[in-house]
Amino acid sequence: MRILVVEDEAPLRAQIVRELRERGHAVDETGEGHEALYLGNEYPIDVVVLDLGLPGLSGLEILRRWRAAGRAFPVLILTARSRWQEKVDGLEAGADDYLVKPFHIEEVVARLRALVRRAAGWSRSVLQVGEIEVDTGPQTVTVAGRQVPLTAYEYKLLEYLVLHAGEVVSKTELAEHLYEEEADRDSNVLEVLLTRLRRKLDPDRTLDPIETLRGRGYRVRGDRQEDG
Amino acid sequence: MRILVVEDEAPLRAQIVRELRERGHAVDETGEGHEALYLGNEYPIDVVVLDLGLPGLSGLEILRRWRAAGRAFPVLILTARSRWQEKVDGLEAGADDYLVKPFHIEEVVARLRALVRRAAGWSRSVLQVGEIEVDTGPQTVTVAGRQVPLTAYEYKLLEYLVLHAGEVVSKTELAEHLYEEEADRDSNVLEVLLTRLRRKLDPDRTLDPIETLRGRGYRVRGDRQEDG
DNA sequence: AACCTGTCTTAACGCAGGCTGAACGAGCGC
DNA sequence: GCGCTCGTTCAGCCTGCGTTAAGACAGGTT
Repeated sequence: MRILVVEDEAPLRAQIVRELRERGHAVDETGEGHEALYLGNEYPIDVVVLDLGLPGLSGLEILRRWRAAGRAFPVLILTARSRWQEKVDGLEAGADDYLVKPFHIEEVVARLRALVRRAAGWSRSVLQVGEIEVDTGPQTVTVAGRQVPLTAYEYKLLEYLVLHAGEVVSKTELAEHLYEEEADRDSNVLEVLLTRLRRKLDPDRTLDPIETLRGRGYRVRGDRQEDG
Repeated sequence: MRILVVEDEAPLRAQIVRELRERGHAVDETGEGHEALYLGNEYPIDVVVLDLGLPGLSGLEILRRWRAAGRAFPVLILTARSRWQEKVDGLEAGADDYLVKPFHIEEVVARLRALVRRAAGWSRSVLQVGEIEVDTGPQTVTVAGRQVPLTAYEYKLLEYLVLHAGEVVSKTELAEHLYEEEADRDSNVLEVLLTRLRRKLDPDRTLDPIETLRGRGYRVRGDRQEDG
């Protein structure tokens, strides 16, 4: 996930960036308005953290110009408590969520996660497809009501697949999102993990929830269920 | 879809080519200017990825010569962030889109798809002709609402035909766009694939959506439907 | 009709890609 | 140190699918 952090207070920005990197995200950062505008326009950003109190080009103006240029990534606005009126203007200008300073870093991370999830088409934090239910908070999985204990990697794999339910997910795409480094080409780790995952999800192997598209990748069958 | 990748940095080129092949495209590649010029002039290319920072013949010069020679395929320009002024020159020289390094591979793939689609006269990413609906994103096909699972080559074949709906597509044209190597004259692969495709699209074989024009090629009947 | 040529169809083949059981080994708690 | 868990590797089997091959069929020409 590629995140753009726009915040002029250097220490705060550094802290946010550090936390996000620690959680394995790719981060672009700037404290200057025009550069922010440029980065948001030209880079494949997934989500933005935007402080409104910027020198030079204001945060609101940047946001408006992004939206005018058709950039649709979700934006999380940061604003000082004393100027909370700004948040209203922000939402009107096309922001998706806001946070009032001071805040806990965890809060930023959680909101960003929710924003990206919503942008991917999910509204709740519980991903549900067919009989499978993935709760992204406590990272638990149930199938037809029955809790299924998964290992760390099995969970990561399933979460990614379910998040992109209905789409074809290639093996390299999976590898790139599960592992930081360059994917090892001649390894069948994913296949092994997948076999174990499939077995745990559906021990009888009657109806395989994860279908294989030979040469192209995998796809979880069934439509997303948003209400529950 | 046959794609020409012109990029002198070997690792980057290899990565792009690998990703494109994985998604089922036929790819020609080179890191040298004159060879690029030749390939673009002589091969049935659908779309080009062109890095401007080439040694020898510059990317801009290649592009100008292609356009001067009447080659109309869409071109996606790659340029370093520090030299973004180039992109303007590129667009003036006849490029159709540009991407600033660094970028996500997914971004390249998405832009190429959009370029080819637009060049063929489609505005939406869902190609619809009669009862057939081809979704170029997830690469799924539905006929009269019913999902039809296709193999990789069956899909490629159908996508190309539907992309050029209403036009006559010759057998050699098909072969050249689906396969990288020289088309094997005495082989009936296409015919076999076509038979299987026709059966899957219309099991009863009542009204054949793909008509045969003896000695000239094939044509999917029915008008394009642009609105959903 | 007879013939030719281009297309369709069915059956079979071979192999790369995917699946899986078993074993290995690093990391961690006890 | 010992045992347990879990991620990874290895080897072998299986299968889907692209391809080949061969014969049937259809249009066009004489």
